[in-house]
Amino acid sequence: MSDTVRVRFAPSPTGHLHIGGARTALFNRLYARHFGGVFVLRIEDTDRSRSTDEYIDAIIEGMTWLGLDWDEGPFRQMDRFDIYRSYVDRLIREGKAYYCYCSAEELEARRQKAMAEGKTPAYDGRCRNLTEPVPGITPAVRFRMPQIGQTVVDDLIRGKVVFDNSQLDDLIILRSDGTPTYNLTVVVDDVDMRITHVIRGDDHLNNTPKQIQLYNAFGYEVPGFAHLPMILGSDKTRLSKRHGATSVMAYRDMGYLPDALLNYLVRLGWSYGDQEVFTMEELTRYFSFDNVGKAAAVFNPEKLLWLNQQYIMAMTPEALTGMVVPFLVKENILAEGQSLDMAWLARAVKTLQERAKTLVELAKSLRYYIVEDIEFDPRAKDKFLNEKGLPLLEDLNTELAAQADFTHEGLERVFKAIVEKHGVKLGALAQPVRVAMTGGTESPGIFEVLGVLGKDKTLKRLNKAIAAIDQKG
RNA sequence: GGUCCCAUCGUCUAGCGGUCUAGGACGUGGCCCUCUCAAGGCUAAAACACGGGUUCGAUUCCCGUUGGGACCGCCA
Repeated sequence: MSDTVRVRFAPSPTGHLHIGGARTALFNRLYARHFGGVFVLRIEDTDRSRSTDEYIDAIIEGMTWLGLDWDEGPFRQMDRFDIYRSYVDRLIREGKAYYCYCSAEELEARRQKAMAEGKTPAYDGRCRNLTEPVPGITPAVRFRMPQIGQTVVDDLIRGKVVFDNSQLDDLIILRSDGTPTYNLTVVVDDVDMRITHVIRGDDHLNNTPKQIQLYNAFGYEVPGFAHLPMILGSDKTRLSKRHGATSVMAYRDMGYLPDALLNYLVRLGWSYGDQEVFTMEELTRYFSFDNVGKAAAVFNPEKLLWLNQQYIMAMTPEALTGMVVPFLVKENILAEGQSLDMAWLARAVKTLQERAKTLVELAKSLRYYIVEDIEFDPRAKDKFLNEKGLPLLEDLNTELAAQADFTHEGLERVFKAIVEKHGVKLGALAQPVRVAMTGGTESPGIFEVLGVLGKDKTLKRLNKAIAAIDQKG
């Protein structure tokens, strides 16, 4: 048969899509695309008390924002309880599973006791050989795990990992309330959805032998496994809120580009020689488990920021402009619904895009182009809007009032002439003008700024600056 | 505690027995460019955890030690 690669991302809706989940989804998708296979999205919501529809939406929103589109699904395990039930029945019928009448409280107490005594907290198998039901108790169902021999996980990233079956205890596959548990559903679904490769976090490696035994019990072929190294925080513990933003949506709101985030994430554990920046097309072409590392990686926000800037710089001003508008609204630079000449905005964006690391920064830096009245930064004003600069600014005002050519070349000619006349360096004029135009001391090249601002605004601000100096003196 | 995984600059990593005076990237320092800020260019400091083997030769293979991580739920 033609072995079409089929992989899945199977988050549980108990939180937002986070950085680690996004990377798992990415690797799955890359693997599928690399082989022209199928990427399935499956929601693992068998824990009814912790799963919510809001989080399902949030996960889908995150995947969509990142552009991690899937081919099948989203499937919800909640909709498939009948299927799991039939698999459990089959196991019971074949004697491969049995009813367990121990209460959750008893089990918990025994576990605590074992932990306290320094023993391995494992189910002791006391209900294993019960022949008669215990009246008045609705039982859970346990899988009868083989007690001797070994189970080998042949991992695509780690090679063969051997587990002694004596370490595996009889896990619950059906809760006493009739709902199935993870280890059962994951196997049933991967079989049912004909998953060929299970690509997931390292934290699942220890569950794998149990799942393999379930495959064996059902008589199904075991899929390929690839356990990805974890993503750690700066203190080398599992990435969590303590380390800052972990939700994918938080990065969107902070002004990161989805492709930049993806590019950063793929390099956590995967590499292709010395290359740092990849297009999605390159990633799907190059991706292989051969160059996925085994060691956990520390999440480094600094490098993500750099990558984001690389992506911002590489975009066309027009595309960037479209993305920055919502941030202009959020920063109150643009009123909701207020329209703007997009071609003009793109010109402004072009002057700033190599100066912004995030869309938020870009939006903020756009302020002086867009708003009518700018405010002078007090320190900038003191330093550059003073008696010394006044004659320069006045000359410039006069010259520009008669100047129709606001191109870089045209403006440069005017500036050069004034600077020569006064025998000063360009900076002596450029800085006061910069403060007059932007309110601050940092901006794109002064000719670019004036070009974007246009004659009217330029003269208006020049006059305001001159007035401010006069008033002071 | 048990089981399993992992180990190259601060961080992400290249390296798949000799090419290693260990390469790249982020970050950090310096210089250049320059109307400011960036961008860009050049440059500097910075790592093979330790101990045994195997081998003519180990960063690379094996074992141990140490250190880190994950899992041990009627969570996923």
